[in-house]
Amino acid sequence: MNNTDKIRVRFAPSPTGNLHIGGVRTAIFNWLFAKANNGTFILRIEDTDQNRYDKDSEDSIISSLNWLGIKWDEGPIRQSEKQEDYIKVAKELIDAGWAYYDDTTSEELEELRKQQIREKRPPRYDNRGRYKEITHEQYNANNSTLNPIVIRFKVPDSGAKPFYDEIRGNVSFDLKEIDDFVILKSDGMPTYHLAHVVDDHEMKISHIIRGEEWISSTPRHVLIHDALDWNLPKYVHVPLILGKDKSKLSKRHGAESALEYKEKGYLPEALLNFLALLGWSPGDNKEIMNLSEIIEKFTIKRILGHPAVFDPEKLEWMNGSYIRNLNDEELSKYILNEINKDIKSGGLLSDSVDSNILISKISSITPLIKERLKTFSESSYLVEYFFYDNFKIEKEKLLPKKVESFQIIEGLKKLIELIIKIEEFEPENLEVQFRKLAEDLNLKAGQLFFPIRIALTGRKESPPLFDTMKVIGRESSIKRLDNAINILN
RNA sequence: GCCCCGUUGGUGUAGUGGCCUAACACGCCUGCCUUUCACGCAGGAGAUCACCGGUUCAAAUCCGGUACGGGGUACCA
Repeated sequence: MNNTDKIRVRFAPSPTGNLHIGGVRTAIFNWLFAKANNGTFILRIEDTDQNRYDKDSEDSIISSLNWLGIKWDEGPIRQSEKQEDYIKVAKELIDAGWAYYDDTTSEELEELRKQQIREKRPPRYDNRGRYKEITHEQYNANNSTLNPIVIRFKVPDSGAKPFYDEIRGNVSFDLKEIDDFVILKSDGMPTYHLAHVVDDHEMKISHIIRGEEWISSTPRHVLIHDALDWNLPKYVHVPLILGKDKSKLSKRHGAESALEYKEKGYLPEALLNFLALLGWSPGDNKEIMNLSEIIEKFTIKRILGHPAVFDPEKLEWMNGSYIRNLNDEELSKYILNEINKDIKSGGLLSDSVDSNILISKISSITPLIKERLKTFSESSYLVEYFFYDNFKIEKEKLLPKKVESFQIIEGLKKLIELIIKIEEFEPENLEVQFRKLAEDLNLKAGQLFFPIRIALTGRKESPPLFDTMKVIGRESSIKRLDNAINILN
């Protein structure tokens, strides 16, 4: 009875907060499925809750998707703009005997719930509104904040409502477990249950790919479809993403919104690749995949039915791997961007460096820090010492074990002479000469190299010594060595 | 409480009845490389496939129960 075989899917977040990692993963699955099947991906904003609505979060959703390169073919469609559609369907349902008006107050509901809990019965609406027989006219005349009236769906008292989930197979719920649920709130807005069913039907959605938290309300959705005599879409309930302690992913587990990962210096390709592998796998051993590979391999059948724990360390590793695959020009731009961000916020390098010098320096530093970078937020730290000639160094740091201070001083002095004299200021050349010098001074290479590294960088770890020296330059290298001699004296 | 879904090393996954003496990746450890760090390379530790029972000549794989985890139980999505 399907009117079309065309694949149409949607991502339908509600604008009530940041788009978190779990939501992003759901968006990715929808989008990949559409891409893999030449289908249509639709963005729909489910903003029917006026109380929780937050304009900023809609922007956050959109910029998150943009950042990740997830483009929608239709939308964004906002449910708040189509209120009449839902009201119309809700009234149809009333006329057909599938729904009714109910003016039970929240106080009454609360009282009912308390009583049920007291009697150790499952808390559930008792369907009392069915017998009130409120008419359209009475509703129109009386519904107000003082006398709120909702529309509820009339759920059959017995029987079962099985449905087929593409990941889990047949799932069945007893209808006696389900009470008459609200489909139109007293403010005239639909609940999720009604709104999404109407929209998915209007938009001819073929597959509903959504989080597992929806699985237990699916029978209601099937019920509405049946009452309206609409075709059922295919249901695909994807597992949730959990934090390290197996609880629902939250702020406690590190960054949780997609945009925070952008801020922290992750590459969107890496995040996407990583998230695609949470709850899905292509079945081969390949993990680092470009977009077209992922699309090519993506099938719903290979989505798992159990939740995955989010592992930030593995994401970091994957990001580093993507960074190493960038070419130097691209990487340079990312690093520069990060540095500029830091300068603006008054962080590292805020002593203002001429922007032309900054650009050329960063591009020569880039190859040196490339395989030391896991996220761009580390850029400033890794790059910092290339820009300053004077930094505080503790005397002890300059002295390796079993070497006397005067030996180092002598070594550094000779080094300076050597640097002044040397014709080609190139890493290979420098290394050969330095090794010879160490020998002449009766020092092991390491004994001499160690203080040089400290003198040049202020740190005990850095990129290869002579490459670093080359980027620092002849003049600055001399200054720094000189500085170290002064500290030792 | 009740309902639904799930359960392979610490984590993500592979495995769909014999090839499993359980594979790959992250993480961890050791060594090599680099006289530093990282990258890379070579190794290693780590899983009685949640448990119990059944089906079968044969089970991580099929069935049932138990335990544990997750989700739901709103005029939220």
